[in-house]
Amino acid sequence: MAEIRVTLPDGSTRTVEQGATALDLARSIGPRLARDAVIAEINGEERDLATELHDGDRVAIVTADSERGLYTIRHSTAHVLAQAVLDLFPGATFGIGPPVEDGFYYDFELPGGATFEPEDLERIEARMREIIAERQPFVRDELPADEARKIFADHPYKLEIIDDASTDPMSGTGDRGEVRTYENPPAKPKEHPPFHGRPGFIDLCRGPHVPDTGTHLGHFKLMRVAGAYWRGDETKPQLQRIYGTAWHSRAALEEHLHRLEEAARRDHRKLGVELDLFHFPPLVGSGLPVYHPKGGLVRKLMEDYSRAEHERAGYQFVYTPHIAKADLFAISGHLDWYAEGMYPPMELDEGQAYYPKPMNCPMHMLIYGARQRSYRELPLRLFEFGTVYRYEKSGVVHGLLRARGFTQDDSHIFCTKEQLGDELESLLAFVLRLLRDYGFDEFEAELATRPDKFVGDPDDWDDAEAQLRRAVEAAGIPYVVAEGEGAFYAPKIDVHVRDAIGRRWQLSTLQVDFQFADRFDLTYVGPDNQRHRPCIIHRALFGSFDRFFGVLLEHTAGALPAWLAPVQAQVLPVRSDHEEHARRLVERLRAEGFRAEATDADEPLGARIRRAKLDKVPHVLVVGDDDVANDTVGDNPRGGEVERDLPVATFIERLRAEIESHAP
RNA sequence: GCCCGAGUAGCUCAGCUGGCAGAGCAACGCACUCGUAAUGCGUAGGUCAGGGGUUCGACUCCCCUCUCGGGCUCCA
Repeated sequence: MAEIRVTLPDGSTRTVEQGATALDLARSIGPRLARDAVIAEINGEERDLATELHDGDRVAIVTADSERGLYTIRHSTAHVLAQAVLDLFPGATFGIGPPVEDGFYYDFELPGGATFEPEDLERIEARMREIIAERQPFVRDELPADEARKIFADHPYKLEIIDDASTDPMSGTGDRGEVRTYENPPAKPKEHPPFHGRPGFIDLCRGPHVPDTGTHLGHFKLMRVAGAYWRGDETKPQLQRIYGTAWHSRAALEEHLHRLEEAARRDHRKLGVELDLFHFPPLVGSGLPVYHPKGGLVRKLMEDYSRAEHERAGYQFVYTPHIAKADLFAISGHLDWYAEGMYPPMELDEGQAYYPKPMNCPMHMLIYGARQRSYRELPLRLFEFGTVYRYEKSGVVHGLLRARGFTQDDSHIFCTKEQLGDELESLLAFVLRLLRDYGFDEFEAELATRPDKFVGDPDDWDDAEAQLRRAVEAAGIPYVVAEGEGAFYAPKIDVHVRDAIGRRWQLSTLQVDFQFADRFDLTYVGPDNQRHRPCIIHRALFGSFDRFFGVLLEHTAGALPAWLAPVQAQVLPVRSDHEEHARRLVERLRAEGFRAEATDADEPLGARIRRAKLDKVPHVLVVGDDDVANDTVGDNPRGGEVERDLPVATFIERLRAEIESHAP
């Protein structure tokens, strides 16, 4: 029998029999690889394992635990979900079902506009397990579009995809007039096949897929149902989306579920209540937080630190009102571009409309424009803790992370075109340094470019985008380009951080603006004695203080570092007769500038320690007979070992170092 | 705004098909005086989110509103 030669990823070559498939190749390399194989990458293209190899092919076997392997497993599981739903809900039809981070979803429409009940998920899951047990093969095919239209005649969303295959990335096909399908022939024909001329389940799909439903699938869980607009368009019908998670092994699935529990434990809304930091009174309104004394203290510490750092970095502090006339937002363009996000105006002074401000920029423009500026003043950096109000749609409000009223650490930097590059570079360095001070050290930037809806000159946009790109490259952090994601007036860099459990949060934003200077007719007089337009950089370092506080709580699971902890040391007397000593120790610690509290000995020591631990106090200090005699404490540090007989002076030294270093 | 779900004491949650509102923790009081994550006893605490309806009777069933959660859309 003839043989062919293929090249493996390490550059070596291997000989297999003519007609061998990718799976045959994996088998010939080793049984373990064959077992773990999900799909193959052949000449750079992902294909099913059943694909026949040709002489000279470059072949890489994609295994289950790889990113692409998991992607395929999730994608195949989505098909199984769709089959199960079509089996259990006669007359149901379906939209699209791609893999997503950690899992997959599929969109359905039930007959008569019915919706899934949460209990349906169990039935669907059970049916999916039956399908998996049947080991139905995934059979790839390419059909003329006309034939596909007949098969999918009862599935209008699929017909729409056939007519315009390119809009569903999962269903694409290279050849015009042809569509690719994957079919799962059932063990025995279904009683009420949902497709014309096919015994079982078939779907439009680009593939590739696992070889059959019994291979690599099964470690999944359906998570929730949700409404989702067809093609993500608010004006289109709303479908019923089922989300699931899927993994290559039981252990990986369990680990994922455990991570979700861990995330729930860190929920800042839960911690806000438990640690008595803030809440959202319904009487105030959705998305409008009030800060309790402890939460207020943390915020004040963050603000104080931020003020000090901005002062050092050459910012000037300004204050502006919370409401302004419609005319201001007409000039800034907000009423044209952002009206949806603004609270409605109040009518004052015989019909004059005043809006709560959704952003601080227009006010800062007025400060710049208050008098003639010289190039000698630039860069001029205006800074404000500016509280803004945005009318977020009711369904999007989410604790402190998406509020309707929040305070930005906002600033606007006015500079010359020549200064722009340097300013952006130092600004980004400043931003990263402050974020590091809060314990974030993994960053990713997103460069968002010109959107469809934009104002200004495209050349200016290109220029600004180039400058931003230079700055982010100089900062040496990884970045991706988000095409068309910029604000209407400016391209921007958003800085994302990874938190302690690997979640990604968007914090800082830097925007280069060539519009406001025109709109507000802002100028400076250059060395040439001519008037010029300044460049404007908008930037919010934390984005919003409220949001940053929420992210910090999730990052630290509420265990704020000592420099931010509302109480740094809780002093517990062993017996009542040590209470006086405990109070004196607290006075002494306070005199040293620390935040310390004492707890009376009216409960057993263990109970009081537990309480202090639940409050996530960095240092629980126990004082008893020995400590009174020797001027020592027993230190029970958060996340560390108890240390007895520690001289108070040593403790003070250590705590000071811990605070000054911003130790986590 | 839309889809699904939820709202019972400060917190976490019970309360079956309609028939007098419950627990643990927290709070308060008393006792206990203890060396590293829950001492005991007692007291108080509720317009069952709000409003309307059905019913002899509603925490329970129906409608509206508010708030929250998960998604969609949006997110300057």
